[in-house]
Amino acid sequence: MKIKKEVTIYDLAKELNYSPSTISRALNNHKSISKKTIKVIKEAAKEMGYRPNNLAAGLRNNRSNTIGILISRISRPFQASLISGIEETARKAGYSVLISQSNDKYENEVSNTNALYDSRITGLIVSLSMETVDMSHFQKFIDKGIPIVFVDRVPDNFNSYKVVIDNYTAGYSATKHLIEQGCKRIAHFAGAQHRNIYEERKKGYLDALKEYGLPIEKDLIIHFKTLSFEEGNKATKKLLKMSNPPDGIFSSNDTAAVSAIMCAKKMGVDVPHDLAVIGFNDDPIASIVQPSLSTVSHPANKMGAICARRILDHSVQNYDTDLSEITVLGTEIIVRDSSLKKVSVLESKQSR
Amino acid sequence: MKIKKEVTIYDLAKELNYSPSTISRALNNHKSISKKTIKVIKEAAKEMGYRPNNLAAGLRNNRSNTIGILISRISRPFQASLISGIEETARKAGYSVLISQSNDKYENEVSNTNALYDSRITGLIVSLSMETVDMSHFQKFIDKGIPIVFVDRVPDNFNSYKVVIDNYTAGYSATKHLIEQGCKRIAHFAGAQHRNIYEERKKGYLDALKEYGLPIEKDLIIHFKTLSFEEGNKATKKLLKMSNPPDGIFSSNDTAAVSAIMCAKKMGVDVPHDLAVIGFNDDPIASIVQPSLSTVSHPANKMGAICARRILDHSVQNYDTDLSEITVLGTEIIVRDSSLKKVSVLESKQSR
DNA sequence: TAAATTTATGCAATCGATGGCGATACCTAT
DNA sequence: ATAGGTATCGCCATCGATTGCATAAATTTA
Repeated sequence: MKIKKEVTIYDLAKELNYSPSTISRALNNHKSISKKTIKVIKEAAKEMGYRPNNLAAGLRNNRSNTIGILISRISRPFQASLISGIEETARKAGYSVLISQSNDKYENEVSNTNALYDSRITGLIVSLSMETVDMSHFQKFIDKGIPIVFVDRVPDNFNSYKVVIDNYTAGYSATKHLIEQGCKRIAHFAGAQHRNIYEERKKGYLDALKEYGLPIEKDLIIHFKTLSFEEGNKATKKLLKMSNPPDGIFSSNDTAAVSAIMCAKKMGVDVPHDLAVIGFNDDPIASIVQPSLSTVSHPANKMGAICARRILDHSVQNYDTDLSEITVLGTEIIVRDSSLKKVSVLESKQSR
Repeated sequence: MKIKKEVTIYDLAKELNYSPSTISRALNNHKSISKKTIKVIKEAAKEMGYRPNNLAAGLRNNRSNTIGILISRISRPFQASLISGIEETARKAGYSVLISQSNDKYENEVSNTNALYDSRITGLIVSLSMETVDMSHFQKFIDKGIPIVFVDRVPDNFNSYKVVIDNYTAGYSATKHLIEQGCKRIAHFAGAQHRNIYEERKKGYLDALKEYGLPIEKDLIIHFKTLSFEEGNKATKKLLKMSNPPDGIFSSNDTAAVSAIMCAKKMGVDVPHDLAVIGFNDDPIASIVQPSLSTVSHPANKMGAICARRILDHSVQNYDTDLSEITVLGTEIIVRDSSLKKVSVLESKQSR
């Protein structure tokens, strides 16, 4: 097969009798090139099918107009939305997006970090793997002034940009909601406690219990490894078989919450009356399961957009590695059927 | 903030008193460099924190070891799994992955195509946008010998690599399954007919009806624009209000199928006894909805892996643009509750 | 021991785009 | 008409890695 030669600015230069510099400047709308010349050059470029070589420009400028993403799993709804938000924002600004997934393994995170570094990305957006504790693989970015934005699963021992939701308040509100619905013994599906998000959700849960004078029972706090459907099933079964089972569950994600609902139904436990359930994330499954799952909604797409903005707006001049710039987003409790023990205020008023 | 200087092969060369050529060759395990030298150089490289500059290498070699992905929406479960499969395979081979989404708009597809081209990707994996008809924006890749793999939503007027499932057989089998369950009037939720996947699913549906001597009723074939939840709701409502409503629905995706189930339940129509439903894709919601949704499962992750392999194994020498190399994957009918009118063979035997 | 190989390494050009600095032509004001 | 501006544009070095060709050293063969 015959391969067409690439059209470069040199070809354009020869064709139009200009120097390559002028071609380059014209294509970049440099002010020292006359409008007429710019027009001529751009038209010829289009005509001849010229396409810039980002590798060459990137090498010369030492930047690639590329944002790197490092997440655990693309196929999780939250992370997919996050990527989507990043991609849209980046694309609009003329940036490309490199993705990589760690599958929640530290080892993959390290090697992907290196691969992204080698591609000379403009900035890096990271949601930490479940395993990550040591953060030294990120140091090289800092040393080079390449901004890192940690999102959702962020470290607390590393200064950088961070974009998170208020997990504490979300956990507190979710628990409070269950309490207000009349729950007295609320269980919690907790995630790995070295990851901020799970730790804070749990803290919110604990504080809500305290606030309302409910006892904290160790047996009702289940520590999950992955918050999977299977784990949720097992935990729910165990909880419901207790002599004194809980009347509410606050789960750190929707997958486990949905499994709890389905497990309870199978065991003949009525949701929400015998067991109210609230999840976290507002995944698509939340509104499909019956009874529909109350949950905490994450502005995932928006978080992605903010992360990308952070990179795009980053200026090396003001980069201060001694502090973290944290963006905290609010969440929203989505009340559906799985937690509605009482008729709503509105309905109760009407029924008088 | 102070920015650390990059370590290059020139720095290594100076430090070790070798020429940059030797450094380069040593790092790439070139055979003409002695093992001893390679070891020394590699150790020094690690020591000094050397990291290759992919931009420079890419410019020189005119290839970037990067695979470009162009899909419609990352946040659709099927596409997310597809990306995941691509990423895993590419990463293992030392390739990076650039993503972009068209949001099903032709215009975005064209501009993203250009952006990916400018990044000098090694190959391109595409699932066409809903709108795409004209294919000329892909020509420049062909001209340069850059392989394109179309996946799932593929063109039929453009020669290239293609990776698809057997949509016709899947549509046929899904319909046949409903017929075997005793359905006599089966409706079909069809997608945009200029996209192969929807066209073929419909063909399979039609042929199954013919095969079993069932009449084809135009009123029972609904052409959707996006196969969204809302569209599904509207269509189902309309169908069930007919004087002679259908007793089965074969939907071209799960979202619309789930909406049909939920709508039917709301209208007091029993699923599956009054209305059997089967979807397509096996999204997570399929196993959550009640009754659980029978569907056609797609090997999304595997498809992604195959696409990536196609790019990695591509050899310019044998690239024949006059023919298409098509990989067709099988699908599987997942029978759940939404289509099970009859007790299964196994159960009926046991009940004797 | 001289010649022929083999092994190990260096020289220098190259990939395409960019931008500092300098050069030229054209204008305006005095 | 001359000095000082300004608008346009070209020369050339540069970014970091790669590789064909040449060369030098070590080893084998005749």
